[in-house]
Amino acid sequence: MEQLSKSEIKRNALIKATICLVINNGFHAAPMSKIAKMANVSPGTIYLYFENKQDLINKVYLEIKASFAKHAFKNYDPSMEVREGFENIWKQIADFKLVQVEEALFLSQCDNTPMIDEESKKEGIKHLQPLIDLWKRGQEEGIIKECCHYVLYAYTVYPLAFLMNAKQNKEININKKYIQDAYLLAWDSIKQSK
Amino acid sequence: MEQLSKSEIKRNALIKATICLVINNGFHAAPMSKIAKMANVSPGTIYLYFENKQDLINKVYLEIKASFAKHAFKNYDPSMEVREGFENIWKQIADFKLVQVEEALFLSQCDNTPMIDEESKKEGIKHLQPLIDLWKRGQEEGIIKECCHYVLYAYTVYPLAFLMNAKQNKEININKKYIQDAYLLAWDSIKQSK
DNA sequence: AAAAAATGAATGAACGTTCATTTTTTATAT
DNA sequence: ATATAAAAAATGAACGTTCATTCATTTTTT
Repeated sequence: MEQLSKSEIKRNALIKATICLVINNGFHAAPMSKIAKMANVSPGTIYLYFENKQDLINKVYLEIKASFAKHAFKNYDPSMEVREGFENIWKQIADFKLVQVEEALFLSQCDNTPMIDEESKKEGIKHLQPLIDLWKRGQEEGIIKECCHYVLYAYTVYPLAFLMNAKQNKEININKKYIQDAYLLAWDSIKQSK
Repeated sequence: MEQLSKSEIKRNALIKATICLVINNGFHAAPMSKIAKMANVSPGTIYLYFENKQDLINKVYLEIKASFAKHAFKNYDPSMEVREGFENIWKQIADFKLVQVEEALFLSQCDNTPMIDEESKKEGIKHLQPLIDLWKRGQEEGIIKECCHYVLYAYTVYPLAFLMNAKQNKEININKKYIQDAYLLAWDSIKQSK
């Protein structure tokens, strides 16, 4: 077990509380006072760790993005074949969204609203570079369709956000077979057809 | 040109202002006072047309959803063949998102945050029934993959939201060929492979 | 002249943020 | 070990602002 200092514990509690309130109530209904209460901290304490509310939200976003990327590329190695590498990364992303439910919902809220600074958003995208590089390699090898990485992302990774939302609302139930089927759809959409 | 009564004009101006402020600043930074100012109306007047802020947001959402569905199915006829019908609907949806940019961004914000009542969200989904029926028919004919309509939506319609967001941020440029390519990806992902 | 629509100043609640004070931790001396 | 002092961390009441909403009054329509 990692040793966390007292201030690290508090900072983490603040981040956790922010995520929880934002995904359940929305940014507009996640006041600093409630965040403090949920983290068992005084409102003033937040300002020892973050400059202001915007800074808090930006930092939460960037730290989740980093943890997301770490998870996504955990087992990936650029020496892998394109198809294998893509399956590996895609399934790790799906796993992140299944296990780190709240963090994933927070990211999808950030990516679809103006609640994060443009600058932080740009920063967050950089983490996905290995996936973009993989796609480029796949295109050079004639394995992946010749479209920009925005399209490739839109049809492979982005759909997961919709499915996780539906899962959260108990509209669907996601198991291993479900993930496998979804993966095949993702691959079918971007693989170069003969 | 349709004849609009004075109160219809005012109501429309309020809706337009709400959309504009929410997509640019977010719900949390779209106060009633600003909405009123942008619509050239007094703050008190909003309450002649809407019960409160939540009701305003819900109604804007539902009315955009209705207009979205109308556009989506404008040229669709259930007697069409499955592939033809799908292409027709998908391209109309893409067109809506390209032309009614602000409305589409508003919807994507609503669908990824808790800013809309669950009840209104449920109501909004009903509009897509013809597309779900088409998919079911396609599955019976063995043309479309056997997965639930959430997956089919996630891999065909939902990706458009990501692309339109990227377009809005000037990260990509969308033209006719781009739409055609994106359509082919959508179709490739859900069509039953032999 | 009566009715309906619209106004905008007023209201009270809630918000983000600050800062004088208190509590806890760390460093030093006994 | 224990006591003491300095430093750091945390507190929460208070502040000024902004917000959604109301309603007595005015303007417009019938």
